[in-house]
This record gives sequence, C-alpha cells and structure tokens, in this order.
Amino acid sequence: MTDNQPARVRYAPSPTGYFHVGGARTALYDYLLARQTGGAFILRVEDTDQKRFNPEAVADLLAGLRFLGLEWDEGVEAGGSYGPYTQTGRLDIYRKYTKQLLDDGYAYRCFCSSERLAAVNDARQKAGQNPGYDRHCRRLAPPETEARAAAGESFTVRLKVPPAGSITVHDAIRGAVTVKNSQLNDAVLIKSNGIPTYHFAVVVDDHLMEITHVMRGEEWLSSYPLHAHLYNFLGWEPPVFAHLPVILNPAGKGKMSKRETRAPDGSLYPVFVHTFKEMGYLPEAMFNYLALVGWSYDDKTEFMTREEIIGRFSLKRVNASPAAWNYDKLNHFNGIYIRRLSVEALTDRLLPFVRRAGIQADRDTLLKITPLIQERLTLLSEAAEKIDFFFGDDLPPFDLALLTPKKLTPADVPPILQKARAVLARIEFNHDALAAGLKQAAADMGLKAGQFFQPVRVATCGKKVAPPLYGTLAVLGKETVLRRIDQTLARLSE
RNA sequence: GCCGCAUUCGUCUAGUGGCCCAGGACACCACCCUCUCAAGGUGGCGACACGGGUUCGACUCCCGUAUGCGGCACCA
Repeated sequence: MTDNQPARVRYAPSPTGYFHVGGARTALYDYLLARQTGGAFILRVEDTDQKRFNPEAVADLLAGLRFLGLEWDEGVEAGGSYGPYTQTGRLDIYRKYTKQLLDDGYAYRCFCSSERLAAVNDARQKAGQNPGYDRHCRRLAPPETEARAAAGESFTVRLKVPPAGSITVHDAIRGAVTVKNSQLNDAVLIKSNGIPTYHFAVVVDDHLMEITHVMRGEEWLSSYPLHAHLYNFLGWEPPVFAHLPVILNPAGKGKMSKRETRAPDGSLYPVFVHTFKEMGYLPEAMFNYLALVGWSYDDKTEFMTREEIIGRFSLKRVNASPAAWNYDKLNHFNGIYIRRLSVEALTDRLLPFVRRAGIQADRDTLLKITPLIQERLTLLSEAAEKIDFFFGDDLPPFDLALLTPKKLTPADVPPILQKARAVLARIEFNHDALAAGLKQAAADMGLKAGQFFQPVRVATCGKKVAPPLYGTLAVLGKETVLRRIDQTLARLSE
C-alpha cells in the first residue's frame, strides 16, 4: 500500500488548553503515517509561550492520546535520542542557530520597543498598507547592534526576508503555493526574553529531530513560506508539509469551538477528548470516525479496523476543504462498535459507568443484563438509566398511569396483573416458558400481546420503555417479579 | 485593506474530460419486522455556488464573481 520510507512524524501541541478533537485528528494522522511506514511517532511539547502555559494541559494531552491508543515511540515521557522534547529545554540549541543566522546575515537584531511597533502598525493600517513591521532596525550595522546588545539593551532577533521576488512552497494536500516576499514580515525569531517564537523553534526542532513529514493545522499555511525561507537560510532540506483543513462546527458554518457548549435542550456538545471518554464513546469508534474527518478510503468503505486504517491511510486522499464535525454520525459509529463488542467486553466497559452512576452492580449480574441492552446503547453512559431497576429489591414509586395500555382503562389493569401473576407463579423463568406463558395469557384474556405486556412491564420495571420482557423477567427472577406485581396491585387498591 | 486556501445532497464523502440526467454514509420520511424502545431490512427525499471560456463533450481544465475560512503578534 505504501512505497514510503519509514517516516518520522511528530505531534507538537502547545499545552495551553485541553486536548480537543482537532488536535486528536492531527495526532491520529501523524500516528497513522508513522505506523504505516514503520517509522516513529514523536510527541514534542511546544511550550515557548510561557504566559499561556498550563501544566494541566500536558496531563490531559497524554491521557487523551493514550485513551485513543495513539502510543508514541519517542518524546515526552518516552525519551529518545533526539531530546529534549520540550522546547524550553532546548534554549542552548536555538542560541547556536540564531548566531549562525546573524553571522550569515539572514537575521538581525531589532531594538524597537513594543510601543513603537504598535504605533508603526497603526500607521501602516491607516495608510492602507499591510500591517507589520517597517524594518526600521534592518539597516543597523552589525558592530553597532552587537555593542548595544553587549551593553544590555533589550532586543529581538528578526528574520531578514528577501526584499523582492517570491517563493513557492509545496503542500502535500494542496500542491504548490506561491507567495510574494513583499507579503512576508520580518518575523521575530527570538523574543526579548531569549525564548524562540514558534516559527524558529519548529524549524530547528523538526530538522534536528529528522522529521520527515510535518502535519499541522491549516492556520499555519500562511507562515509556511516564512519557514521555507528559514530552511533555505539554514541550508537544510525541508520535510514534506501537509496542512490539514480545519474542523467546522456541526452546522458547517465556522470553526468548531474549542470550548464546550450546550444545545438549547441542555445537552452538551463535547469537544475535549476527555469529555468524549466520560460520555462513553469507545476509543475504537473515535479512532475510526476521526480518521474519516478529512480523509476517505474510497466511495463506500467506512468501517475499518485500526490495522486497516493504518494500511490504507494516504495524504493524497486527505481533503483540502474543511469538514464539519457530525455528532450524529459519530453516535452511529459508537453504536455499531458497541454492538460489535462481545458480551464480556461490553460488560467490563459498562461496569465503571454503571457504578459511577451509583448502582451497586456486580459483574455476574451485569453479564446477564448486558445482552438485553447491547443493541439499545449509543453511549456507555446511557446504560445506567436503562438497567437501574434490576438492582435493589423494591421499585421506587412510579406513576401508576403508566400501567394503562392504549385503548384500555385503569380498571382493566388489576385483572391483567392478577392473570399475569397467576401464570408467572406456576411457570419456569426461562425465555421460552415465559414467552409461551405470557402470550397464552394475553390470548386467554382476548388482548393483544402489547396490551397485556405493558402493565407487566411497568409493574416489574417501573417504566414503559425497558429491555425485552422475557429476558428481563428471567434476570429479575420469579421471587422479585411476583413481589413487585403484588406491590403494584397493593398500590392500585389503596 | 492585503495575501493565501477552499467551494458536489442539511452533514461527511466518491468522482481526476465521456462509465454520472452524479455513487455511498449519517440525519430525515415511509413501509416491513415487533411485547415497549432499539437493532435490522426495503424504499424515498436530497447536491455538482454563479458567470464566462477551452473542448465533439465538462462535476472534472482555465479565468472572473460570490461566499466561507485562515494569516498579516516579542500567541501558538
């Protein structure tokens, strides 16, 4: 399927917020390419923005990647021979290449104050020009700038963009993109605090870590030409670049929010990986769906195993246009994956969700209940409210009006329950016997099965919508079933 | 404002000049199955943004317009 050499691919988020689906999709594609080619998936943390750094974000990121099964071979916590894998640990390295750029005349020191920069920006915009820096310090002679720097004056280091001409860059998804150099700014490479900007750090790190494919969000496409100049000035061969389209909100209008919002009905629209996990989305369903947000294999194949996706993934088939996140479709995927699980596996995944909901469930009992709800689940978290009545001896009070089936009256209910009780008392509690007995009982009373079953269901489960009756009664057991029917009958006669 | 990217059913997509009066999936609707709810089955609704070219022939190529998105920070 692939003719690629082993790829070294990195996921390099900046830890400023929780791990969301956009980042997860990028990490997934990185992982796929690395696994497909037998290469390495590397995790690097871009913490050059000290102001927005959030230590909680790193933990959330690692947990999210592990949940999705995107195990990395190298990087944070995994180690490797290209470290450090956190940018603030690489300051000496950046210093070395800054000096090289300065010495070669591809960069210069800038002493402008932020006030002046802001003023220049305003003036340029008012004059109808592109906002940006006016290259004021670009003409300063190196001996002078060195002296000022040595004297302790604060400065940044800027890239010396070629004054004329244009540059053509290649994107694996979009093809060639040409930009005039006049559109480019003399971007800051090193901030006055000595820490590199993203632009500089990413180029140095990717090169030194021998990254072969850079996948990142589309928002970086505009600065790609800048990075390309940097590769040229440093005399390095650039890796393959692929700018992934943004993920749109479900309406397809505008970017998917990086904050979780609620629908008018109060339900949550998750965007963080940890929230999807808490809601009971399966990692395999997320993996499959995420792969399809922007990529497709052919005109009809959608359900694929991890191995199949790894084998079939191709950057050439990544769409250049943005894709809307479709919760309905993800839910559908999740339901399919839940149904594909073995009863044992589903039970094990359900157990923590059920217990978290406050139900004292034991695995053996749950094992018997799972088959009854397996094809009725979209999310693992939905199980609890579907099976709560299986636990505890007595039912919490329910609305007696629920007992009355369509076309019948409340007065019809007691005779039905009495008939059901009589039949249930004498038959064995297995599926076939229950089916035969209850159907016969309905026929004896001249009722449709549905009419006869409703009071029985409500009296034993406490709700109108419940798993199939025969299986439910069998799990509940004769003793509990008869007692609950008696209790309902008693409430009705009060 | 300037620059860049994108534009097929409501949504995700297939389609690389004739196989397409456009195929699949989610959602929606109807019917079937059925003890409720699901699941499953069958069928239906529904799209090439617009205008010019190029060509015997354009969803596919070119130009323009419109719309959306991104960038133009000592944030990533």
